[in-house]
Amino acid sequence: MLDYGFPMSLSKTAVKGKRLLIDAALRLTAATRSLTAISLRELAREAGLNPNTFYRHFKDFDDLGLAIIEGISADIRKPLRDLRRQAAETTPTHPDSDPWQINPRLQMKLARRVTRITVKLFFDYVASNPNAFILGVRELHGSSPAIRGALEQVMREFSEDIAEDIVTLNLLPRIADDALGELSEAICRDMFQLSMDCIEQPEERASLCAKAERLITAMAIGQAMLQGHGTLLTEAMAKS
Amino acid sequence: MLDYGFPMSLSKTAVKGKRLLIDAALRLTAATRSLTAISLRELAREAGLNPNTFYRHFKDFDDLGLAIIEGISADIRKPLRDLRRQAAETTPTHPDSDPWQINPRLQMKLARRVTRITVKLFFDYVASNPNAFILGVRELHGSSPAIRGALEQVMREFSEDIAEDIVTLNLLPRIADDALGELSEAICRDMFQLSMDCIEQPEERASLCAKAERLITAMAIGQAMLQGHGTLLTEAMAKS
DNA sequence: GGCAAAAGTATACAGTTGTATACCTCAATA
DNA sequence: TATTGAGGTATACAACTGTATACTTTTGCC
Repeated sequence: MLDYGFPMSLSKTAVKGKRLLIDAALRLTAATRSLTAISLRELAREAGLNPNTFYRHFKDFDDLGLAIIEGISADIRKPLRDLRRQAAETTPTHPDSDPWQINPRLQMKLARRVTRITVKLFFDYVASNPNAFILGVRELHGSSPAIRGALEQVMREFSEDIAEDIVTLNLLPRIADDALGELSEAICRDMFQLSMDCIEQPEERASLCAKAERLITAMAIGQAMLQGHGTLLTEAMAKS
Repeated sequence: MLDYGFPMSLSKTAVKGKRLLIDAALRLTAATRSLTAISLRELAREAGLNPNTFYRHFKDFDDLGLAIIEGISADIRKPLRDLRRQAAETTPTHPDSDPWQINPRLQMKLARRVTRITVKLFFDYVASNPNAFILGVRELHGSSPAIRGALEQVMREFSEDIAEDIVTLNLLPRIADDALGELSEAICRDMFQLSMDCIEQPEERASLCAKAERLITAMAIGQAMLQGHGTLLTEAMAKS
């Protein structure tokens, strides 16, 4: 679950209000409106607090939104980072030579496995924090420039993590930096969009994972094709 | 520009209020909030009307949102349909044989041209109706189920149009229906997302078109690769 | 244990909201 | 031409809003 970095165990009521307000905001945005459509009194009511208590913790609604996003951002990168490290350990590294040139079919298989695991981990995380993702996707093109900016940075960081994974784990033959950037950006964008489907139809999660996997694979292979890896990829994908 | 199907010329004041309200709503949502965050009085003020006049035209805010979406939907499909007809006329048709088997490099060139023209047309339309697209993308994952449903249908229709284009204009070698559906859905999703970038940075429209083009091409080629068209595509993309 | 700061509450007030009721205006049509 | 109904307005009211001021409780710390 989300951890906003507050020392919950130190005291019984310390900064509990902050958390109450954040949780109330997530509940209200998920069930009904956008952040800007929530009234301060309504939020306080949902949190079981006096309206004025809000000001003890936040300057305004933007401030609240930023606090929420900060929590998500820190929280989503960690498990994916761990996964990357784990994947890197079980993946044989060829420091000097390009493994795609040596054994394209094996490398394709490895890449697909990493994709599958990453996608599953991501959607698992989405499923355990649905409200945060609803708020995120909703406010990404929302009304507050401050919040939009913060979310754009989260997406940028996420996208950069993807790009780094592709390179360090050799998920693709070498492609230009521009192409890599556009690819990871597109993957990131589509994953966040698909997270909404994941929340709306939780029972379809398995098939959604498969779909996302195919989509990502197609985008990656397509970009590699555009970079002139046609024969290599054809060999990598040939049936035994 | 948008045409909501009202006979403007029949009388001086007939149903003008409806249009005033719709335009005011677009102005307010684009500049500031989501639909649900707008108050009825604020909307009436922006439209220069009495608050109660709203009820003469709409049951509630959902009703207003649906009216707006209906206008967009009808309006966006037509130019793309025209473009398709035009492209079909200038494209040589091979009724019996698969042109990809006959001349893959030519067919790839044709497909890229259609993509380029379609992308440009789409972003031109976005640029001339920015507010409608902002509202659309914002409410796609917004609070009102009715509006969300309507927008999902718009996206579905748009996606089906794309799929039909791919088939009738032979933009890709034959692929399975599932793959075709997922591909056109992803293209549709990404185009709408990129439309926000187009609005936020109008000066970057040219480079955004190029980026969208590359993205679509990569997704399409990737899907075709997954369907086993490796050697065909490698030949199609080989440098002369 | 005492104390200052932080967290939370109570009351108050002016401005805004949705909407009900009643009234006005005018264009179409019978 | 009389009527009728749609589009638009005026006024009113209770409910709710953000926030200012002043108060109480809880907490961490010396």
